[in-house]
Amino acid sequence: MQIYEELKARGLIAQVTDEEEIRELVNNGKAVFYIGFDPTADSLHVGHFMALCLMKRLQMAGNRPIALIGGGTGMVGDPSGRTDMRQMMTTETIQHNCDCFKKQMERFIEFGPDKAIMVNNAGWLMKLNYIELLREVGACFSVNNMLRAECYKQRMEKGLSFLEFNYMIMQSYDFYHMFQTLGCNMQFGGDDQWSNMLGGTELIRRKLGKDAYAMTITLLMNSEGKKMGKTAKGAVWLDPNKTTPFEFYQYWRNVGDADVLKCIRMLTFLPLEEIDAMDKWEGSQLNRAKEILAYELTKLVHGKEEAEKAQETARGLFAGGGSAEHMPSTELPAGKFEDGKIGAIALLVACGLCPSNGEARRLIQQGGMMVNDQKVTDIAASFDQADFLKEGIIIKKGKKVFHRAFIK
RNA sequence: GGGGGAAUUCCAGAGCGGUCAAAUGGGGCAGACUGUAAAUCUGUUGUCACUGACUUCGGUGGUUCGAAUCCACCUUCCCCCA
Repeated sequence: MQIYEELKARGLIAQVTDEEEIRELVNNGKAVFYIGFDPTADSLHVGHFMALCLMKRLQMAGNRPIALIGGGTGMVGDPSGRTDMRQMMTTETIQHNCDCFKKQMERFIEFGPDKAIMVNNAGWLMKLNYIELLREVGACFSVNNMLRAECYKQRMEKGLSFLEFNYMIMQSYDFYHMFQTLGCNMQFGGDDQWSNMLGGTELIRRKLGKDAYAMTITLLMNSEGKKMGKTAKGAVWLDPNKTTPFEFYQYWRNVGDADVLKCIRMLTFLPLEEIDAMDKWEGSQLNRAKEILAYELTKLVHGKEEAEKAQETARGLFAGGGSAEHMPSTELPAGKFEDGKIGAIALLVACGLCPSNGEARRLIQQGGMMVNDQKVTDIAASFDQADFLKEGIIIKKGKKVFHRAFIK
């Protein structure tokens, strides 16, 4: 099976400008493609991860990837799929985020001569002259068409600033620029980027009379139509300091039944035959599939060792008997103890399991706190400092949140 | 440039002088049921020293015994006309 067919079978392809041409280029390793990443945070998240996987897949098939870091476009802010304007970021934040992105990407993709290229669009966008740009590029865009674009539609009700309106032009210019300087003939991106990407192919056609191609990756949605990779606390990050490998593992271990196979197909590198075999699984058997999904992804993102630790920890906690060594933990400073004891409420707050005393109190009253497998029923309960030595104690909040607290 | 409207707790959205820590829904958290799933049901959801006190309703002042509610100014946003 060739790469294009594989991508299709995995359900990764959402929209393409010219299927025949793209298939031809990609399958023969003739594509020089780019994917842009705007530095909106100091870590990549699951959405970016999909794009990186796609890069890797295509690179393995002999194509050349360009990872574009949006140091310039980040200054503008993409309005696609948003109902409000992004917070404007300072130049320093953008620079910091770019650096973080770069480090993380290097773990997935091989960069170097004849391998993948990494560029930052700040390099050319920041130098643009307004009037020149308007005459050269602005003349090629129809405002009428732009206003019809899907990515701005949502903003028509709430308001769209001129700053953001220009985002499409910046992104189009990127493609145009790299088409000429790097021979980049294809752009990939999330499906929400479709209209921005078409802007680029259109610009190339008008300015240079040449064809360039665009393809979007299916957005990872759960069966309820919500974007995956988000939790109540925010995105699922790839940075182990922001989302620990254990939490990362747990996120995937807990996806809904209806979504497991789709995730495995889209996100892992397991052979399709193997995945098709799993397709027949149902009911509690799917738990096995979820374990595979969680393990595979953790392995890709954090390495084999971390994946095994996370799996071992999860199995231990939920099935009983395993090691608790790798679960999230907190070292309690001696100051938290009074007369060698710490109260249950204070303990929950100190570990970050509850944001306030009130919430901690409620949790205990509702029977949601366990310490070393003993339910805590009294909000006035306290624990001896000595119990926290060595392994410490294991606190369980609700059914799924485990935390170890210890002192040195 | 002219006219009109709006800003409420995580979100949406009621409240329009005291009975408001503020209806209702969503989300979150917890409990029951389960397969670490979904659905369902129940409780809970400002802070603290929690049968009590304190701080909240865009901002700043003012009226009043008393303001989320009335007035003035400011800020932001939306709509209509140009």
